[in-house]
Amino acid sequence: MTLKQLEAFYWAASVASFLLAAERLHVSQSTLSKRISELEGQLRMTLFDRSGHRAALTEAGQQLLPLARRMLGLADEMRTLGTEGGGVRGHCRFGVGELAALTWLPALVACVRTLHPELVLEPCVDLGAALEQRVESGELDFAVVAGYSSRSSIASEAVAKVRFAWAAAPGLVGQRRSVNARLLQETALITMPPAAGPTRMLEHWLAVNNLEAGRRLTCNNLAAIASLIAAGVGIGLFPNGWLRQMADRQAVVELRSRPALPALEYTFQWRRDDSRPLLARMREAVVETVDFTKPSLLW
Amino acid sequence: MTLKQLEAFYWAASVASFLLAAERLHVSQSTLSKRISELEGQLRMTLFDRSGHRAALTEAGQQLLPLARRMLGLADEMRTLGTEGGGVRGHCRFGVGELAALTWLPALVACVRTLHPELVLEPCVDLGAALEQRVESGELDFAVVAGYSSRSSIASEAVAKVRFAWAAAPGLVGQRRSVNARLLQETALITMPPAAGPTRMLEHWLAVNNLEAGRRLTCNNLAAIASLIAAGVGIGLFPNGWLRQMADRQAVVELRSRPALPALEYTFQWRRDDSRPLLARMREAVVETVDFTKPSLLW
DNA sequence: CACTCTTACGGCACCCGTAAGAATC
DNA sequence: GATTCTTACGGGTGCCGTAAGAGTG
Repeated sequence: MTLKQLEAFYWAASVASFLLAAERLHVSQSTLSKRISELEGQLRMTLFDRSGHRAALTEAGQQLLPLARRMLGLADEMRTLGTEGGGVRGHCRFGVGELAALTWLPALVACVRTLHPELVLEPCVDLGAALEQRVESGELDFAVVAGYSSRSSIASEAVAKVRFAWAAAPGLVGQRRSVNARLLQETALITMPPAAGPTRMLEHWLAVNNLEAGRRLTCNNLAAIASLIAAGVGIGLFPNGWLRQMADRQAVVELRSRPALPALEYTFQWRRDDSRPLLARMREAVVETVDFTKPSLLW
Repeated sequence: MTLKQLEAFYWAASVASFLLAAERLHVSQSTLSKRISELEGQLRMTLFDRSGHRAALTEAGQQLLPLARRMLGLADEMRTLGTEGGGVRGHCRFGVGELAALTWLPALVACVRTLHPELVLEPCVDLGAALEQRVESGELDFAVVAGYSSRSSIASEAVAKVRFAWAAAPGLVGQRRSVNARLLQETALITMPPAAGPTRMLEHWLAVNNLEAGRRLTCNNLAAIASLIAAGVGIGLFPNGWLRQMADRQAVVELRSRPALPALEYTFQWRRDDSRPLLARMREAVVETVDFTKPSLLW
């Protein structure tokens, strides 16, 4: 019986897929399969029922699971004994939205590189809904997405509150500086896909205020959206700070709306059953560096 | 980090000797040494201070020790999950006195062989005091010896109470059937070495009753003692039941003494910090089979 | 037919034990 | 010099990943 076998079993059991568990452990799927069958041989128990399409935990497996969890927890405790207050090691896969990717992600990476030099980060940029699902499946260790998760297996903790402002090219709106039903009818509304947090917030705001957009333009790339807005194709949203910087360049002007757009709460989300110290450290780093108001200077 | 490394560390730490730990784990001493230094490399901690003659636990090692203990305990729990109520596996080294070796040891071995077919037993016959020390050092998993241990690291649990009777060859004592000061002076007293439980009990009885033995004859082999007594060389002690069987053959007669010899309590002794299920199973088996009254028919 | 897990197999790494070395008492 | 631990080294086992196979829905 080895720790590797137990790790394989634990993740296979809690992710309910050998393939995903293998990816999370950075081993081939065949290796994971073998580790589990060897564990079964050692313990003389059948841990998974392979009769169906997917492997399902047997009763013996369910008994073993909490023991394996405690065991891996102890192993983590041991590993952190030496690096008391210091850096964690290993890999960390996490997800952020594009908004975060274009603002504080570089700062986060820089912060982690100094605090935990031996931690390999694998950021994944995707829409909030997709990230949440990948956290639940175990593909990602955590994600920072808009809103609290509705899934019971996922824990959420607020890390930032973001306010948005309307933006448009000066040529498109002339002297007008407010968003109303007429403007929404006249111009296109440029947004990220519906699964993105800001888009969901906006849709909700429109519905609550009985407003309807005329033409809609959805784009999955935030840089592209910014270009479209600057080019006068339509109006859209940006986090508050961005507009000041862009307005300085006279590319876009800020519009107001009544009522104002609500603030959007971003949360750090992770699997409730994943209590590795890694997550606490990463949460600290995120809290330290999160800042949606300053766009990265790269674009 | 592997379970083998932690096992090596745990036993090296609690036995305070790499060599003894290696023997207990059935590996070479070099292997054990390497496992520990690899663990130190993994955890980036120095667990043992090798500057002195013997390796001594560092502070970091002392922090790790309880974690390792819990870890190995969990591993044992897992192993027993499958064999619920059934047999344990592995090796078991234990010690018994010669009295036990010549009475119930075969029954114990037979009992364990049916209850736990995959357990390899390694009995060790020696004097009580020596056995106790080897239990403390970790060489033995447990021992059944006379009296309760005075060592704080050893737990004792009573498993049998043995009464002894005086024995002598008919030719030596004539019609006399009681032991008194005069008989003790006239004949030799044949005993096991002073470290043996029955001898300690006898010495205590002599002192309390202000008696003194004339000639003394100490022999470390119980079969030899029996032969000597039967040959009329002197008087000695046997557990109660033995005399009936030997008297039947008219080899020896039973003598009485006033006050009677006290009963000798035999205990199952094991390291207090060793909580493996193996020990509970073995204790059950010992309680099941312990019987000092019927000598094995082999001699 | 897409998907998931198992099996076969070649290669490489790791781990073990023997034996010799270093250091302490 | 005896004891205790470390280091060097050869040999074998075991583990990994690739790729093909079996079974399910």
